[in-house]
Amino acid sequence: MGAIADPVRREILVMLRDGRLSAGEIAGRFRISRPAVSRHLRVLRQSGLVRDELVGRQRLYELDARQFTQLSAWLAQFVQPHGWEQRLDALETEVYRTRRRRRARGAADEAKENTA
Amino acid sequence: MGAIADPVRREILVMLRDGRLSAGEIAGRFRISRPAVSRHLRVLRQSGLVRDELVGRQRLYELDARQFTQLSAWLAQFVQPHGWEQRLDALETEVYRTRRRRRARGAADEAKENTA
DNA sequence: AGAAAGCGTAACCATCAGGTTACGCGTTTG
DNA sequence: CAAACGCGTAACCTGATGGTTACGCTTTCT
Repeated sequence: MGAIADPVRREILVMLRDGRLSAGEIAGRFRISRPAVSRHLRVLRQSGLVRDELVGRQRLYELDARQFTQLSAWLAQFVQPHGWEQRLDALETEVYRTRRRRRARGAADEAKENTA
Repeated sequence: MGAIADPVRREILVMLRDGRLSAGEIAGRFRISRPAVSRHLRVLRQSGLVRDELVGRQRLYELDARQFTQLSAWLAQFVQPHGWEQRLDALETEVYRTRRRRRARGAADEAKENTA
């Protein structure tokens, strides 16, 4: 879980949010050496936050949402004790709005996941 | 943000989930020395995850939900890209269930907070 | 096949973070 | 007022971690 503790790693995650990137592409956006980034990538890989795939001579990285979901779930137990109800109301509103937006266009997704 | 990276710190947070505790009480539940715990507490304090108050000769600690909410918000941006809709549905169910439960008894809370 | 690109790993350093013991300060208690 | 309790901080040691350069492997390009 300490994977998200490092600022470089967090930035990598943010980059990956917009889509998959090759190791070189990622490394190129930092001032630190490529091997350094490579190791950060390994940490992210081992922590399960990121998934990698070899394509030709380059390795592409992408986020693996499952781990994030789990983290969210863990954090949730601490958000409850306080203004729980307020937040639920806000969430309800958001859910409603998004569902409307979804119906407006057409939806096609893949399934399976937990509550959080 | 690296505050939640350490297992001892995480455990402290879990303890505090059930209510405020004194430094000694917390330290007593670990095998590591009291000063060590004391420093973990300082890290939690500085990261804003925990709030402390002096009562007599002992210092009581309690969770500060605000920071958790913020963390949740940060994590949320990574949970979306994937099975967004599924999760919303699950959330909607949870919201509904909890609101019912709330109505069943009576609710009294304090206000203000964001979406998370 | 040979050169170059794209990555990861190994070896090595410097820095940091966690743990321990020693110590000091404020608050109860007798 | 003195003794004891409850905590935090300082000083010190040690293991973990991030960064760098050197090197090796696999895939593409000519």
